[in-house]
Amino acid sequence: MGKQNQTIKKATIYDIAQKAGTSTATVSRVLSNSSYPTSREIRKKVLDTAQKMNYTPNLLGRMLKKNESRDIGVIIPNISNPFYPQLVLGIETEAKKHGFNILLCNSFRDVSNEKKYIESMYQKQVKGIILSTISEEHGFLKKLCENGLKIVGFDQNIEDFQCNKISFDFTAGGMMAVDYLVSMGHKKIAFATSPLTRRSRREIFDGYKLGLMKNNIEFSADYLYVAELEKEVENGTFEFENGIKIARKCLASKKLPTGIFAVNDVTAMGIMHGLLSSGVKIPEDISVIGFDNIEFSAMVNPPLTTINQPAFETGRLACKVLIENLEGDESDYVSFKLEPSLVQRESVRNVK
Amino acid sequence: MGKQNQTIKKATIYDIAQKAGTSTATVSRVLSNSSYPTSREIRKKVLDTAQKMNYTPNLLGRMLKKNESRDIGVIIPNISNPFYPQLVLGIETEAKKHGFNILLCNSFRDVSNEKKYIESMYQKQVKGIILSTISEEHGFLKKLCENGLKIVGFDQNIEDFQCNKISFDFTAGGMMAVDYLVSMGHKKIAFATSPLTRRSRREIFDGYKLGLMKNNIEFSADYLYVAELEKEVENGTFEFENGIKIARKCLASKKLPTGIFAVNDVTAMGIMHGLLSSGVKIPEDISVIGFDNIEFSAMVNPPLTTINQPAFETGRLACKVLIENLEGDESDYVSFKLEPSLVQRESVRNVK
DNA sequence: TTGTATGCGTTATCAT
DNA sequence: ATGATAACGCATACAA
Repeated sequence: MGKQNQTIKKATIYDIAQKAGTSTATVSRVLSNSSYPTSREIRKKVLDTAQKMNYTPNLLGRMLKKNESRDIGVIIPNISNPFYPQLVLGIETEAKKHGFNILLCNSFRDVSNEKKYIESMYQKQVKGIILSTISEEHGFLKKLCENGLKIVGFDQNIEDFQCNKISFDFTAGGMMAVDYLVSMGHKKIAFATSPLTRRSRREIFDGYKLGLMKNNIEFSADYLYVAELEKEVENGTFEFENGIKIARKCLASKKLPTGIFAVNDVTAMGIMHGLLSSGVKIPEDISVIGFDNIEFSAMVNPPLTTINQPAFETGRLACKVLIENLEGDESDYVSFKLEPSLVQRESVRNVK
Repeated sequence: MGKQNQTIKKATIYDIAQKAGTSTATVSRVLSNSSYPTSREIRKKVLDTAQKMNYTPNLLGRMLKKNESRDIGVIIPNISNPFYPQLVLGIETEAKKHGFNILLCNSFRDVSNEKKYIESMYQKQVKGIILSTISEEHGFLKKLCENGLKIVGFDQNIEDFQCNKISFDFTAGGMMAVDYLVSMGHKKIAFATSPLTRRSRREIFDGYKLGLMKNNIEFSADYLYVAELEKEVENGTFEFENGIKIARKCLASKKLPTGIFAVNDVTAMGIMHGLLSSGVKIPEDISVIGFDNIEFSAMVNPPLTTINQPAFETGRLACKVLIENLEGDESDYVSFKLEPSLVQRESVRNVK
């Protein structure tokens, strides 16, 4: 049942013009739904032969000629981190509404991947890119923007130059978690995190300290659990394992906290797992609060109380901003900061 | 801090030829790393001015001219179902190895979305598409294949016409789950599922019945739990809610099973949640086994025993097959069937 | 080794 | 209302 891998010649407007006994100009006009007037009969004739010849337009030709693109690039760190699919969904929803398609790439937090993808998108003539950049140095990106590329950044900030940004108030989220724990009567509140190598983690940590301060609780290094590890790997298992290690470290320490605030939900799940398998009850013995509000945090046992970071909304907004920037005649750079919110479930106990 | 939204003219090989005092042919030769010989000096001159002018090639021109594409299309039902990101990762890994990029789209199991995306990819001149099709009618797709498009299907089968396929033995997986439960001493084994509207679910159900038969256990409708619902929604919460409903239904019934086999992991999580919150202990009182082995099934409490469906490997293989089909001079259609495997964790108890 | 000229598939300008 | 033709940016056959 083989099939020759021959290159098959697709029908072009030229071929159709021939068969239909007209010109490429006319064919183009009817097939591209031009507003240009065409007679009923010839229109029908063209449409019919196009159908008969299985014609599909070659977008490359069109794009080359018109110098327009309905694609927008999206670069995320890793699709397998459940936060990002939600974000992508938000982007896609908004994009589709305006007739745009998205080109999605995973940088895996690798600078050279990121650069390669940006370059490739630019060469494919995308006019705009939504990205979570990992680079520190943005000379390259800046140059593209000077050449007309529109971008909107999220997650990490781009500080080298002016551009659109959607950010999230991680610090406020950190404070919010502490505030809530305190409102539930907790005073011995630990912070559990992977190494503070990312801005977002550092900002959450800042929020933690600020929250403590605000509530007149002294920060103690005894309650700072940072997972130590060989090499950070870009998947969920990694954070989960960190959580398990942290739970062990916690249980081995002299000073047990009553509440643990984890830098993200997956770490929180690891902590819960570690604690539970040592016979510690959650939230009866120790309370746990997470960060992010990924879909699965509602599905664990007990359901995880956490701080919501609006992934879908971030994506939707980022895309909205980009498209406005793309289609607007002129525009200023725009910067939004999204706010956290508390999602109460069952992993935090009222100890008052 | 506004910036005019002017259309900026990018440098082309023509511009460079002018500045460098040479021809577009020469410029093209050096800039596209052609094997064609060029003198040292002029080469350097061209490279320098290209650099100076911020030149980036327009891939549209190149693709149009060469009629080649390094893109492959990928259509999945929904990126927010954790199975698919893993699959995409597998595709991407293999694609990158061969210098291909992927164009990813979510069909949301909507026939018209699917068709639109296929069409759009085809018009962008992709030579190959990897897809999980939802359509029943593939005349459209078949026509494209006759016009040279290469495809490889996964998930659901395409039966209308010959093409490459990567399938998974859902039935064997279903049997495997039952076999395992039986080997752990279970005889009252329930099957929990969303409505059997998908081939994969039906095949797993077949496996369940076959497994029962093989072990001389009579099938009983009392142990068939199918969630009834208004409208199926494409997200995890939906399956989770189903699981909760099923748990309720189970507890309300006269004949309690000792083990429940769920059609997927998220449903299993819902079941566990429903059971646990009614005070039923897992696996002490009732055992639960899932299907899929998504990453999160290791993170719930108790960790879920499940049947592994190799998402990453499916993607990797699908991409490998496609690229071989694309680059091979001629080739037969290829069809692989991947096998399930058991992942033992802690949600099944030995009742012997 | 270099340059000229043509064509990829499309749209748009300008006559008619 | 229709058609001939140029142009988009690039690669290449061919001539030099």
